[in-house]
Amino acid sequence: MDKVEIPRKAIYRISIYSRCLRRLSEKGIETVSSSALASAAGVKPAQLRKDLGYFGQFGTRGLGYPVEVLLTTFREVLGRATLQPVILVGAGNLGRALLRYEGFMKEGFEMLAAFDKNAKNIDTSRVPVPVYPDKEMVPFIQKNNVRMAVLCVPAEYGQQVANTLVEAGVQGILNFSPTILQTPDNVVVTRVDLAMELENLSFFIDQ
Amino acid sequence: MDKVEIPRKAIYRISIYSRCLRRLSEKGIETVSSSALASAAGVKPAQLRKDLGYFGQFGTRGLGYPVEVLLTTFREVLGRATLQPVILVGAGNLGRALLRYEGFMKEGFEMLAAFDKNAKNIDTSRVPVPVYPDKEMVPFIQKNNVRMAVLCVPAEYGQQVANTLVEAGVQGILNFSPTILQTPDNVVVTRVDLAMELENLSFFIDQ
DNA sequence: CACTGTGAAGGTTTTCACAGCA
DNA sequence: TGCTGTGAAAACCTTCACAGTG
Repeated sequence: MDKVEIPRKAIYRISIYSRCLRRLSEKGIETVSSSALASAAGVKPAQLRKDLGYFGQFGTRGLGYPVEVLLTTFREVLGRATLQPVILVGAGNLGRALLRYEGFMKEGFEMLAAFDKNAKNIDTSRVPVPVYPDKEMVPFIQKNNVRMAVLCVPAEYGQQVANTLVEAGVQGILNFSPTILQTPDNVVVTRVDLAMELENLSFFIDQ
Repeated sequence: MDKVEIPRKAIYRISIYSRCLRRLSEKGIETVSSSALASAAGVKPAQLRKDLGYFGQFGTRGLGYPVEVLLTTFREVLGRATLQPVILVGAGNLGRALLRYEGFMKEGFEMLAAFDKNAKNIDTSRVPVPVYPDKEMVPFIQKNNVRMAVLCVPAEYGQQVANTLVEAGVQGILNFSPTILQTPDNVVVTRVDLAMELENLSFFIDQ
């Protein structure tokens, strides 16, 4: 029972490696060395090898790693061997933009539907999924076994909606609302806060 | 010359503390203890105290911290005592959504303009800033002393546009393009990759 | 010979624990 | 007494350096 904990940050890097590998795969490249892949991903070769080490031994000494094998492994690691269903809550400006953003679909998640307090009055042009009133959210989650949600509601509703999501069975929340959510330990929340990212940049700039 | 390096992550937390303090300030609360503020921000009290310690001594033992003093200090720390000018490059779906998103403005950044390869054919309804063709970008940056840019161009143009930005004098890039940018050491890049965040969540979810 | 796999070293960040002060 | 400020300890993560191997 090897319970060597995998660093949280390593998981992020696995996503990056996946991207790079996909590009290599498209070009028909079959083998890649740790130094080549690392430099494409913007990390040190040793780091890449360590990261791979958490999941097994994939390389051939003197040669490198087989691109396809790594890709398959990573897909499994990232829980994306099968399409993950996702919903979005809060179809305001930001929410709708995310729905329209092809990036989600492309990367193998299935955005099933969006929910909004005010579903009827929403401009759904070029939004590729249905937008339902929030009342229908809980039954929908349960029926479709949804485990992940993207939260784009205004700050004042963030916690309340998060509670509802968690009760309905959601285990992962990508939180675009500028609130700190209090959730049980078994629920994972990732915050994406645009203003905060700017503030942070601003700190590291001279003058 | 106290060269105690401030952890990068501490700066993120300072942004969070600022948010919480602003709310306290609006409620007319004048003093807050480390444990109260920490729990609002979702961190441990000791962590908060350490973070504050990087910037000085603000508290009164037995009492807590003065809300307004902390707020002013943080504003200075985050380089937001004055309004920071920002531009956005790439006014596609995501770019336009970010432009429309009031969050940026509210938080004290000044989004001056957007630039796009194809500025003429862009739907600028409800976009509150002008969208110019990319040719005008470099002179604009220099004239307005722009130091920060939000990058929303497709992956294949990311590096090229970043190079142009850096040459023109930009020192901080908030990168929404799914590319790893290679930039000089004095330039700070923060990546926000929506698909990656979802993948990451997906890993931490059971089953 | 070129590259992987990995223990050990080094660095950074978080947490503890308690002295010190209003 | 209640809370801050902070060294020291612990946890965590990265990098080094080299043995091992196709």
